Amino acid sequence: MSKLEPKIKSKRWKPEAEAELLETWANEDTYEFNMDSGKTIYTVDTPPPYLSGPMHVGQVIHYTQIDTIARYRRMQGLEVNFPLGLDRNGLPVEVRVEKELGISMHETPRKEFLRLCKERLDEDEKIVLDGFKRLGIAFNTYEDEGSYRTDSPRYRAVTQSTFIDIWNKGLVYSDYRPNNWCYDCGTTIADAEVEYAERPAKLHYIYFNVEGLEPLEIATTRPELLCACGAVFVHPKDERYKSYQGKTAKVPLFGMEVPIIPSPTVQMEFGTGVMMVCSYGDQGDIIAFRDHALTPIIAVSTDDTMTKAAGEYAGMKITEARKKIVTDLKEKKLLFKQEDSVQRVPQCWRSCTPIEFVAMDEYYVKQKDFIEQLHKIVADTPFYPAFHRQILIDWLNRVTMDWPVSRRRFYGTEIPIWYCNSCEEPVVPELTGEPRYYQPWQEDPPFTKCPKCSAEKGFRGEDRTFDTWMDSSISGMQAVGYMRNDKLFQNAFGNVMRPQAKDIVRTWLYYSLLRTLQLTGKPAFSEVWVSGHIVDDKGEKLSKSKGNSPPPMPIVEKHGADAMRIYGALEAGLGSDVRFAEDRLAGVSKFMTKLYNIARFISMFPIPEPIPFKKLTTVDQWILAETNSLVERIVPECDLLDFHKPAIEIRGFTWNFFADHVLEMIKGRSFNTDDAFSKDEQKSAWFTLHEVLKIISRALAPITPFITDRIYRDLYDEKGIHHHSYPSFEKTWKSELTGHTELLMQTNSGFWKFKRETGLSLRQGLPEAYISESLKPWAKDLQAMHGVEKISFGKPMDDKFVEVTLPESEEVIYVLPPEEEKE
RNA sequence: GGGCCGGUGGUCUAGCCCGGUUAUGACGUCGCCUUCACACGGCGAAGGUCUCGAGUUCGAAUCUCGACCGGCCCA
Repeated sequence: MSKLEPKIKSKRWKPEAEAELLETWANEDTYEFNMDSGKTIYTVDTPPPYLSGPMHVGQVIHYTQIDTIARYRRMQGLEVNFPLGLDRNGLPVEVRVEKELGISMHETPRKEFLRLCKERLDEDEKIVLDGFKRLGIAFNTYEDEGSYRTDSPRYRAVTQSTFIDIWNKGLVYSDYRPNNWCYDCGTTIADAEVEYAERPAKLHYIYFNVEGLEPLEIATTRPELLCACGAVFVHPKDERYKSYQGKTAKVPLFGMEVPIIPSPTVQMEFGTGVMMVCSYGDQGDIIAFRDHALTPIIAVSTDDTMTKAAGEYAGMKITEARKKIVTDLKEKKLLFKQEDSVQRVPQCWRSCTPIEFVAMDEYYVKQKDFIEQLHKIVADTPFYPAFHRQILIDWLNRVTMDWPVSRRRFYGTEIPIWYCNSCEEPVVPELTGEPRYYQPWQEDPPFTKCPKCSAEKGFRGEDRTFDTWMDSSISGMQAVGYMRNDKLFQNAFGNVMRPQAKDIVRTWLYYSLLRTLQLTGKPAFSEVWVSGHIVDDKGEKLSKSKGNSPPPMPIVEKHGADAMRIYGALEAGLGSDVRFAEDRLAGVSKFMTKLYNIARFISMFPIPEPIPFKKLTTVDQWILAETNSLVERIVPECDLLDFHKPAIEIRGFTWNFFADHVLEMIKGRSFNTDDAFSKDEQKSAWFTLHEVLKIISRALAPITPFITDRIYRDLYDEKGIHHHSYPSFEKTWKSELTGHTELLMQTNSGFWKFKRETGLSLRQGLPEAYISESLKPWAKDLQAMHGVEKISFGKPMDDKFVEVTLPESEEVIYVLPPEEEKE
């Protein structure tokens, strides 16, 4: 036989090889979505990344994980609808444009400001798209057609139409009530957008005089709210203040008398155990005013200054007013102590500015009425992993107010309402035909008459926009053609998978379920996959501001997208955090080289015509049976959208079993240099090697799409691997030999150990050896593998044999050392 | 204050649900080996009181309770 040359030439799997494949892929339509294929449509509701500059390592890994799911489902024969989506609405771009260009939104013409934001987003978008492509994210297409952007007229038209729909259903109302107000963003925000941070704060101890009794000592961090004080609370069980209950206290500096009310909400241990209740220091104050029917006094206004209720402090910035009031209190000897403390401050999740509770007129979407139904939906929807369902349940349990959806910002979907100047009636457009995009701030109303007072002119457009969750919460609906493509919607809605990270469960996931329920009465998702965070080597969340987030693309270039992708699968279990460390990534990338060289080795041998399982040698049947059992183990895990264990299993099988034992063992038979084996036995080996390589490649294809595609194109199918189906369990691939696999591997170690300890090279032949009887079927291959001239079973009578104990086993083998050894 | 998750050799991880050999594998370290796929390799070695305490049990990394630590979320 002529010398066997590997078809695969390179000894290394290089990231540049991935770039080559990307060009090939760009000219193919492997991932195109065909709604008429007749296959079951499986929609992946891609988290549309918010465009805020380059991606970080966390996002990179996150999207490759989602892509792995999409690819897996596609290989299972589903018609995968995996659209590219980009979230472009909202505050951050506005804030960035303001900062970078040194302009203010409210002082820039609206049209101009929107143009600047859009330009900024278009730039960021290119970077993100390039990143996605490089990582091999298999969206159906990267073309505009088939992708969506939340700020496109088409998307916004649907957002507005869904709003008009729930408006018509009576689920929207306007109300004047205290709300979370962010000064930095200049807008109301929802509870879900509030996060809490620890900040140092001064605790001021102030006297409130009470007629006939000693003054009450009150500790507060917000003395500037004294002018809005509505009551003083003490705990009903607090003996110290029993005699004060029912009396009134005099608010220092401002002089009004406020009731002293017993309330169990007071923490007796905090400060002096007396609490002042002002409109509004926090959520608790709002509830206190409501429950005790106190009249709120608006102390702070929307521009961060004190209102006229603050008397001589009116017009001052809140922080200035606080200082001045503290000084004045000290002067009047009404403040007797100050101490440092740490406070949990509510702040805006986007700008990290502490929020204030300010009363404004805003639109609200009813959500409290839906909580019960949502509980049921959440209980019935499969969560992967199941334990992350709890995050959502906890959130449902604490929703107490409806959802404020109007925002005083520009770069968002406009609220489609016009107001009649004559009767103040808010009027929404009619819902007919194709969804239309409205810009009320610069457009005439699409109607001619006020439905209430019949006025025919004099309408003014609403100038506020929606909370961005109003539009991103229908991304899944958009993906299945809601309001745009009835046929697609009929076929695809109901089988939508939501992948996302755990930090936006209470926002994106919650609002998506709520909105879909309100619009269709049905659950939004057929399954929900919730991942952990990508954290740094210290376990802290990656963030640009902390400086613990290295730019990801150079890392991808260095180690390869496949290495990055399998790293994300190998490093952490389903739903847990991934600690990112580049040296570990480098370690993982070695597996790519290993796999490539396994393929390179196998590529030396011809691919024989298919051989029926029963016609293979018993050893080859055993190899396929072991491979089959790998498939049996991993498929159920993949179906739970968990690729962590499968990745570990496949790597372990490929490297520590297939390469180290199987390849070494049937190498001899595959080369068959001295014709020790029959042609059929040799062909059986060739067939088996290629068969296992194909199965391993397809099992890895969703995780490492590049290298596996290269292997398939070079060896098996020029159209690539991604048209093929995922390996499935073969009922007939069984072998009685699998019970001895462990012993076989230990026996191999025994030979290696013997040769090493006696200073023999691994190629060195041995005259004779005794091994376990149960390894008889492997005898011939073992002979070739270890170069043993004669293999016997059981125990030799001759004492020239050396007994070798097998590692991790009671078993032994007996080896006769070569003659030369004794000279 | 509450919830969720986690705590296994220097690092990461499997095993834990369903208690039972000498606790899995990888990275890193060390030693030997350039053997016709791979030195980004092969073969080995060292390295663990499975966070701590108590309980259940013949037997606990595994079950129960408590504590401590870390992370995230919420009040």
